[in-house]
Amino acid sequence: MTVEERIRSDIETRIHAGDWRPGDRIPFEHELVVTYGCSRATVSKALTTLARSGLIERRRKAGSFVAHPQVHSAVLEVPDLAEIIAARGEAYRWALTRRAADAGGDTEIAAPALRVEGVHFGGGAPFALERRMISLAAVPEAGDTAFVDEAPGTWLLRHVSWTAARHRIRAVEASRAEATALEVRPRTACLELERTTWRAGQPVTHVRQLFRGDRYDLVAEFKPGGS
Amino acid sequence: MTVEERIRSDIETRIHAGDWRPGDRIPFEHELVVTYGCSRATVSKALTTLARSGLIERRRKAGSFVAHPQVHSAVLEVPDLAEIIAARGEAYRWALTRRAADAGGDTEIAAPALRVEGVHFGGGAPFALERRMISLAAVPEAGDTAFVDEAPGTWLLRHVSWTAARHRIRAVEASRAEATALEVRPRTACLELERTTWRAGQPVTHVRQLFRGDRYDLVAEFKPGGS
DNA sequence: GGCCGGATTATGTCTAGACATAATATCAGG
DNA sequence: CCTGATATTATGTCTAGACATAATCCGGCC
Repeated sequence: MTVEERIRSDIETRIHAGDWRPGDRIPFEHELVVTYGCSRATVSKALTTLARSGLIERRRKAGSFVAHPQVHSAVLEVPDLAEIIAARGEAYRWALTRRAADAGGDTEIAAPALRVEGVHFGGGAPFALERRMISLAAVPEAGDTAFVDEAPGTWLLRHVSWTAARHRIRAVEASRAEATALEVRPRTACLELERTTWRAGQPVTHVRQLFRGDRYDLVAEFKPGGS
Repeated sequence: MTVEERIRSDIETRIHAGDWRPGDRIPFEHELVVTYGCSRATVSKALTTLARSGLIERRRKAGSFVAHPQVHSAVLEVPDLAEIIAARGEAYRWALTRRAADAGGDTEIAAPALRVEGVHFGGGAPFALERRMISLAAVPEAGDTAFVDEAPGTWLLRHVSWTAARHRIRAVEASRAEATALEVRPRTACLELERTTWRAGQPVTHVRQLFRGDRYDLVAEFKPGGS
């Protein structure tokens, strides 16, 4: 364990134990330098990391303070569907239902665009529907890809880099057609995940995935310390 | 703009422009030292920040490389409900429906626990149901609080600091009782958010919030470059 | 009393080096 | 050809200083 890690972990422990409460001032950098017998750069790096993770707040001249608890923020992991299903030990399959040129529909993807629709199966049963628009201006190679054997998400991961993404998560009721495709009753509660992905400010792809509510849930974790 | 920021921003720009593609090696630290005429510590700090934000990957002996995109990781913000509604310009109100000692139910909260149930209103209409368990061992002050005028989430934010949390998000159908409370038809699709919060390894509170699917969605953003 | 300017002080950023560590490349020997 | 020891190299961590910056305190002046 490095000196920096030791300083960080000691401070975290004290805060988590309630030893130092929100608003309290923690020791000055020069005091920690003496305590740990290290240089100020090391102490400063530890405090910078803690500050970035939101555990403390630093104020010039005043010192560093235990931060007041904040709004919940967590890292949301949305793994590739094939991975989710593999993790459950079920067989994964992608079935393409439509592939056509499209103007981009009501998404942010501008024409020329490719529309790809299909179903993700897990353990032989439908798991999620997918409707995706891919900007052919941003990803010309997509025009030469069939997307029959591989889901477009998986393919895109390998072929395109992104620089920003926005996710939107909602609960919706399956329409009649969607319910049929998912093999559930119409108006069953489903989780809808929409994601738009950009590269260099240009929208690359927009995807809407509709999950069976009974077969999928998202888990997000927050662990402090940044690390 | 500091030297570190300049280095970071230059590298980000090159990656976003597609100048350097995933898997490409970016210049060695000692080369950047020459380019920018600064010390290696400064270059290293810039690269460390970029690596933490996931934009690059560093390998000893080999150098630093543009990371392959991980599209499916995003920061999820779960703000206080009063804030969400205030942000929409609607009036917020909390209505307590139940407050009782409880054994913790099927949650991870151990007895003695306090069970608090209520409804969040936005713009005069029900917005979300909440059922919360609070560990009285972890938060004894909660036993003296009525939670009539203030939602327990808001109160807890002010009184307790949390150190870890796990969120679970699902689409569910409202039961008859839930539908009545939310003023929707039974079996309407709702977004269920469950959150368990820990402090120093001890569960502090567990909350289940049920949102009207038509009035709420979660948005998660991912922007590279961290910061 | 109230306002302004300087002294003080803690953090912010940086330098020029050092040694440690891990992964690769190279080469000798089986 | 394959294996293992050795040298090389880039990053990881750290030191002991330096100057900059911002916030505060304090004294003196109006």
